[in-house]
This record gives sequence, C-alpha cells and structure tokens, in this order.
Amino acid sequence: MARKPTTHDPFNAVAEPKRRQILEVLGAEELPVNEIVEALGWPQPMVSKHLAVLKEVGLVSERRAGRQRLYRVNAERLKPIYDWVAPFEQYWGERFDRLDQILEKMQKEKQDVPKKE
Amino acid sequence: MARKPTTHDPFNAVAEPKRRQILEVLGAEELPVNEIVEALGWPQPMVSKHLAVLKEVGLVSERRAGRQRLYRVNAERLKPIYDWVAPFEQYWGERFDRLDQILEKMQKEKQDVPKKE
DNA sequence: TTGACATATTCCCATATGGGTATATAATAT
DNA sequence: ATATTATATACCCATATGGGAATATGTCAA
Repeated sequence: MARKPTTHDPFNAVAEPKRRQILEVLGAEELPVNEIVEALGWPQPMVSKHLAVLKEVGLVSERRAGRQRLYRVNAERLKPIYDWVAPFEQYWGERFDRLDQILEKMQKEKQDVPKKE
Repeated sequence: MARKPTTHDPFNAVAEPKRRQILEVLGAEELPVNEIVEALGWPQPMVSKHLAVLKEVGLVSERRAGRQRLYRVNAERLKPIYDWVAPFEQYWGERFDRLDQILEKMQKEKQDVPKKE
C-alpha cells in the first residue's frame, strides 16, 4: 500500500513544505498562479502541480477569470490538523511540569503495569 | 528526490494516521510497547516500526526498563505543527465572513491584478 | 489567423514507503 | 543451559512521489 497519496487528506498534503509555503503565500488572499510563481521564484509547472494537489484535497479552491486561475485557501480543511494537534498544547506549555506528570503516574501505577528499574 | 522521508520532520511523520493514533494512545502517559499493541490491536512489528519512526523524528522518547521499552510523547516536537496551522484559525472562525473578505479585496483591486468576469 | 500570454499536463526516474511474515536480539525466569 | 517474554529488525513488493523538461490547452489581442 506504500505511503498514502498526498491527496488522501490534509495531513499528507501539508507534509510537503512547498505546499505549506504556497498556503502561506496565499494567506487570506485570492491570487493568480503567476503571482505565486513570482512570490516564490519556482518554476511555474512546479507551482501548478502543487496547486493541483492542494485543490484535489480541498485545501484551496480555484476560480477562473480570463486566462488566469485564482486560488484561495480553504481554511476549514486545515481545521482537522488544528483539532488534532491542539490537545497536545498543554504538554509543552508552562502549565505542564514533570512533577505533575510523575505524581499522576504514581497514582495509576498501583494497579497498572509492573515497571522495575 | 521523491517524497521527503517520514523521518524528515514531524509533519511527515504525523501524516501517517497510524502514527497519530499511537501518539493519541500515549497521550501524557509512558507506556510499554505491549500496551500500545493491546490498545490498538495491531501486529507488534507494525507498532514497533511506527515507534521507530516517531523516535527517530523525536516525537517520542524511549526508556528501557527490564525487558520493556517505555515510550512517551515528546510534545514539544508537535509545536511546529501547531505554530504553523494556528494562524489559519482565524479564517474558519465566525470572525471571518465572506463580506469582510470581499470588501478587503475590492479595496486592493484598484491597483492590483486585472480580473475580468 | 496568428501570436502572445497564463496555466496545466505528460513523460521520465530515483527513492522511500507501509504491510506481511519470519527471524533476531535482549532480558528474565526455571 | 533453556525456555519464555518483550521488542526490534530484515526481507520482499507494489505504489506514489517530486523534480525537470517539454509540450499541450485555453484565452485574449491584433
């Protein structure tokens, strides 16, 4: 089965740093491909191909206007990532110190896995 | 160059749903492999291999205790993901409606890209 | 029609993947 | 020494990747 396709979900799509950069450049704006190309300095086919992935996975939407195609971020599709990672926030913040952790663990260990050291 | 290795950074490591599940199961606890295996019901080698990736990328740390290896989440390594995705939060919240977007765009368009429809 | 512009698509290739199965290593118990 | 438990590693394979270069498609202008 190999690795899941990049178009399988936002997590996979966004694993590629270039695609993150594109989303950053877009931000809240709607931009044509050539402006993204200009902003990033990459070959145009490269930008188009990454945009195609982002579009297929729903992270951007495309609108045609004359010869240009205007892309915009579909932020709701990033929410699953935020929702998944946000709960871990408490573990790196100042509110979470080793001591609390240890105390919490000691209480549970009474009827838990044996751990000899 | 193909896709960047899964061990290249947290984004790539976490793109695999099974690895996310492992991190969820771990949560704030320190668990031996067999408990993770039991919790998820996957073949042990599969769990070990995913743990190896998570460890190499720094998302978990390992401690040996007797014959077991105890794993714990290294939450700080998830912070880059949070930091990247969090700024987009404002775009899916109630505070960001289409109207604001359109008005903002109209003002800029005066000296911007020509968009005919 | 012809040309210029904006963007997408095709072709090629080295590379790492995740799953399965089998086996290796390490530590403890008998 | 040997068996058992806990975990890691090796091997095989189908598959999609991202980059580069070339080319196709689509739209407007003269």
